[in-house]
Amino acid sequence: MKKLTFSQKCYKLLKKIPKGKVSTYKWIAEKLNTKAYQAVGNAIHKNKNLMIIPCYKVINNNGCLGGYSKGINKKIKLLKNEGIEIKNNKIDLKKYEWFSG
DNA sequence: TCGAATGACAGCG
DNA sequence: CGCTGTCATTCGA
Repeated sequence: MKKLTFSQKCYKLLKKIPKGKVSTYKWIAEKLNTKAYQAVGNAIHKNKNLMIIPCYKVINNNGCLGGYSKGINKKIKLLKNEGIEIKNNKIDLKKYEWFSG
């Protein structure tokens, strides 16, 4: 097991998100066995892997989109492109949240 | 509604 | 080289 940093682990997990599904910061942080929810956002924010990591699939626990380096508008577009319907800048977690630990 | 907590990175001295 | 502030959040009182 290589010693990956928090960010690295974060990216790996994000890449595991299937198409048409989304994930929350909380979900990721818990999977990483940590409580640094912000660290997840931080790792993605600084994102050096924005091109290989679907950060647009990561949203708040409230179903809010949260944010996106390239712009929240872009995020919405990408999500809709996957078949995810967005209402009032929010996502139906009940329908799209990824449950596959 | 507000503050604390948690992890990595950038900037400053 | 070491410390502080920041970041797209979340939980508890």
